[in-house]
Amino acid sequence: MPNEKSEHGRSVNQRVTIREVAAKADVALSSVSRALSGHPDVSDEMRKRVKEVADELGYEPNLVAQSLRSGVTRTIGFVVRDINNPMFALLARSCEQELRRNGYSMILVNSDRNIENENRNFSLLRRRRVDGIIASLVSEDSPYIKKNLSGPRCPIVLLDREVKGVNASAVLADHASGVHEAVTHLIKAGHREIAFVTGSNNVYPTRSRLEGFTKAFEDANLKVQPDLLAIGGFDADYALSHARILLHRNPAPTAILAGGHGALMGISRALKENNLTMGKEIAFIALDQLPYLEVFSDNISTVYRDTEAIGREAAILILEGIEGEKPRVSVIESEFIERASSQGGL
Amino acid sequence: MPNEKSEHGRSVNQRVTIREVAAKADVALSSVSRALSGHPDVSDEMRKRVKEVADELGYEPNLVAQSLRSGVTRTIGFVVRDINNPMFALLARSCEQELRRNGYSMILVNSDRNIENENRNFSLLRRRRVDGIIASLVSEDSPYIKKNLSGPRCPIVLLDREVKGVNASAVLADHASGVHEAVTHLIKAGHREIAFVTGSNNVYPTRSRLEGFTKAFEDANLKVQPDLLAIGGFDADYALSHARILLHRNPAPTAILAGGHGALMGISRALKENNLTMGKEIAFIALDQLPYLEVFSDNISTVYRDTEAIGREAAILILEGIEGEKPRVSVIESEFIERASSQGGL
DNA sequence: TTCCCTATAGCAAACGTTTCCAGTTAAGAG
DNA sequence: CTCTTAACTGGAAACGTTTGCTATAGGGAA
Repeated sequence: MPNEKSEHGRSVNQRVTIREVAAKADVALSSVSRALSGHPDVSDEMRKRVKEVADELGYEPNLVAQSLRSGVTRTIGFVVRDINNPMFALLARSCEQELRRNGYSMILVNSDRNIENENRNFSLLRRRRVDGIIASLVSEDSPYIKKNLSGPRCPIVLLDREVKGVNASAVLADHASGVHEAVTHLIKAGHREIAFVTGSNNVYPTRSRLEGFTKAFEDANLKVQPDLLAIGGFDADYALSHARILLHRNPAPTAILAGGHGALMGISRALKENNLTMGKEIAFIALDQLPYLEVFSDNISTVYRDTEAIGREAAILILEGIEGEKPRVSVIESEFIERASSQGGL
Repeated sequence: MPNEKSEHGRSVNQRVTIREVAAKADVALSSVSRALSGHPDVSDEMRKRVKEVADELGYEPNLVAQSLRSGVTRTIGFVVRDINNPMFALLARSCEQELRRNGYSMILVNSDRNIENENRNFSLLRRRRVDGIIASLVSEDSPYIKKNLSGPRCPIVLLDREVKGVNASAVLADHASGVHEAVTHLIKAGHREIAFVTGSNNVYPTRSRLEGFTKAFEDANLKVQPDLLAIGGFDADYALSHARILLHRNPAPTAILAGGHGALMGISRALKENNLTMGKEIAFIALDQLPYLEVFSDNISTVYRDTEAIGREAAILILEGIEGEKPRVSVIESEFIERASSQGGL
């Protein structure tokens, strides 16, 4: 058995090529290619013979060579802001399923909330010549954003981001309506001191949530109290430190909204430190029904959006872009789901 | 601006190639390649000039062409049994970080607990000519396993799987020792009716856990009661239905072990149905410290293994394989971490 | 001065496909 | 029977790189 093993005992990547299939079937390279790729100009007999030989030899086409020649990689890049957020796992998963159903693979890269990493990720995906990029950007005003979203490039789908002046599709969640519903609910229950912790204003979700929050107060002829807003970071550390401050405010907040996974982590820790129980001493609402909540914390009121639908929609939009259709924006609804944690506090 | 936009308004993938860089810098193709790839046979002046021109034109090398020519894709495939399990998100993430630090990208594919999917996934990754595959197999005795783990192929790292007769590396967790510790703890506390729900015997973790479980009983001169074992599935449905049965046994179990994410979900639901609280009416231990537990359920006793270390180790092993080193097995320790949930029940 | 060697640069083949174009055959029309 | 056409098949170029080989120039040793 010559050439079977290298000196390290590793099998050699001595894969069978289209050339060997052609030789064994005694036909031209081009005929093998056409027979296997479903090209119409092939006789039934030819197709049958080629397929038999290909199976026999265990031929598996080289996608790298196919990509180089055809200019298409059947690969989508997925740039995620912070893979720590379990929501993204869910989102990426449903997106990958939809892509796979259409014959695409996904390369997932994590920016770790860092703009430089994000820029490198875009560059990497371009070098890999992915057919499309789905991205959850760290911020909407990074200095690299023009370069990465304009210029010569593949179709792009943004997740929950609004960037002006670029030709990209987007999936946006309508956070405003769900938050409006939630805050209205609290106000009707008698809450006035409602605290809100979430990420900074340079991303769409914060703006949309804030819009719903503000409108609920306006609708009730009340004024938002700026010192109850902690708008600055999605990470748990930010939430923890600001929740501590908020809880010691006078008068203390009677309700608190956690905008995202990090906020939920930080706030719940701060509550524990202060011996406050959600739904008793303080009303609590999580913005986003995080996947782990259903396991143990099924009493937490949330503003729900269908994360898996967002992933699927992103896949659909990117496939549309690859087909040459114009970019478009798709909006996913959100709704308030009342559970025990939003009671109490008064 | 000719050629800037297609009729659909999409930017054309009119990327700059090495050829254009060569033309503009007035040097040969090969010189550009060598200058940019760090080849030694290049004068400082040449390198400088080429780099300037490349930057100026915004040249980004085509990784597809590089891969075809060099036979190396700098891509690792990650086949995951069930992406629903949040543990895999953590594992994949730490693995991806380590790979990226070494210049590799990761393609993640999900088998959804289905052997056919798994087989297709392996085939896809081979076609993509990945440099290595890290895999969490659905089962150790699938009919495709020989084909996928032997034959002409790239290096392979198995996650928590033991397959005889194949030349693959593996990262194994020593579940046995942690489970032994946990069960011994329960026995010492006076428990005799200890139930155990986990996946089927055709994967290593079950066997290792069972080994620890059995040995703890043997060490205490006690007999394992087979009807307290539900060894058959990692999914929540299996766990729920079997936990229901177990809880109605006579005598009822005083303690219960949940082997994995699905078991945890199913059992905790069954407990709730029966109005049983962990740490009070029944002692409870989760095998695997699942990532979401620390958010809200920080009172759950667990058998802990460092998931991120497993991911990193898998990356290290696959890189070793690519370097041509012999496959080897790496073992990760586990330990029992006592918290409130493992009290009570007696 | 001559010779050789080193450092550097260029040419061209190759990686494994797809696809354009041209050629062949057979069938159907006139 | 000849011509046209349709249906297929084969040859070869091309995709964008890397890399082995060859060529040249310049410097140092003899």
